[in-house]
Amino acid sequence: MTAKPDETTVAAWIALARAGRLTMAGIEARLKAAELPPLSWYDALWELEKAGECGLRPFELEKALLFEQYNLSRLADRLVAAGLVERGACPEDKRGLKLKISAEGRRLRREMWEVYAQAIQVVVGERLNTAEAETLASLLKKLE
Amino acid sequence: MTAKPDETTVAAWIALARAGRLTMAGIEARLKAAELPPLSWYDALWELEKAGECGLRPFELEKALLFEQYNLSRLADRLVAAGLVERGACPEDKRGLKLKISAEGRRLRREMWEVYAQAIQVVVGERLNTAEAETLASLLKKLE
DNA sequence: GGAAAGTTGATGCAATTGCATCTATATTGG
DNA sequence: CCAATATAGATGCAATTGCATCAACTTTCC
Repeated sequence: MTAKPDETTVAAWIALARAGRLTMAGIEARLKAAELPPLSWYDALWELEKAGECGLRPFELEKALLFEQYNLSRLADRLVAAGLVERGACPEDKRGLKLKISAEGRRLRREMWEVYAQAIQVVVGERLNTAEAETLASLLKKLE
Repeated sequence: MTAKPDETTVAAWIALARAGRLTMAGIEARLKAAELPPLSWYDALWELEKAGECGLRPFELEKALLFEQYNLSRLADRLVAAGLVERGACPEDKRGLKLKISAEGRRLRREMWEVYAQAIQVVVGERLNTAEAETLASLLKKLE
């Protein structure tokens, strides 16, 4: 039987939930203010750009982004409709397909990074020094 | 002009986004598995329970929960429809109203806490010791 | 006092997300 | 090989969220 959490654990959870929402909202708001698409588009484009020439299978992107299958399928719809990604056939598995970033997708990803990077700096960089950021990252990794 | 974030800052942000989503998903999944409503219901009920007899104005709850105004208005609709909360008139401002938790609301909040507390223990408590949880909380508070 | 501006909360409509299920293909076990 | 089972991805429908705007007050400032 799992025990109840102590005060400190609860406080850490509450702080995580609040900080997560606030920082996320701050970053999304900056992207929107710059008339750019949401962060999920950036994440998908970046994964696909890193994946290079042969692209990624939807289920791989799904894992990378922690998306539900149906949500990824629809995110892909939108990215394809916007001309940022192409759905190609998958030779090794006829059930599947390959998602590949387009040149326009790469361009938009770079444009989004300009705003996104500054947003990260404002919501995180300006509030934590290097040692703090390192400590935070290593503690958060224990939660994954 | 805001500078670009360094590697460490970006890593902290990525870790925060991932850990936030994973822990949240874990907790929501446990509530759902127990056939309980989502966390936002708990948060609202808990704030209203703490507020006591005279309840809270919607805009106060909005601030406490970091909700958008229209989302809070609709969350209140659902809570009222479920018999967990009552919308009462607000004497000191005729535009406004008072949200008050019902007995059934208190009962459900307590029931949810049983599951929620264990979920916090599993996703946070079992992964961080007390010192780590304290450090994490204090770093996250700097981001608010 | 009274007009202008601000605040509080609701709501119509569009976009997104969640859920259940479906089709197509792959894999596994006999 | 073939039936049973599992996996990949899409989709209809319901619930939720986001956006814009509204109506009903309150506050402010002349």
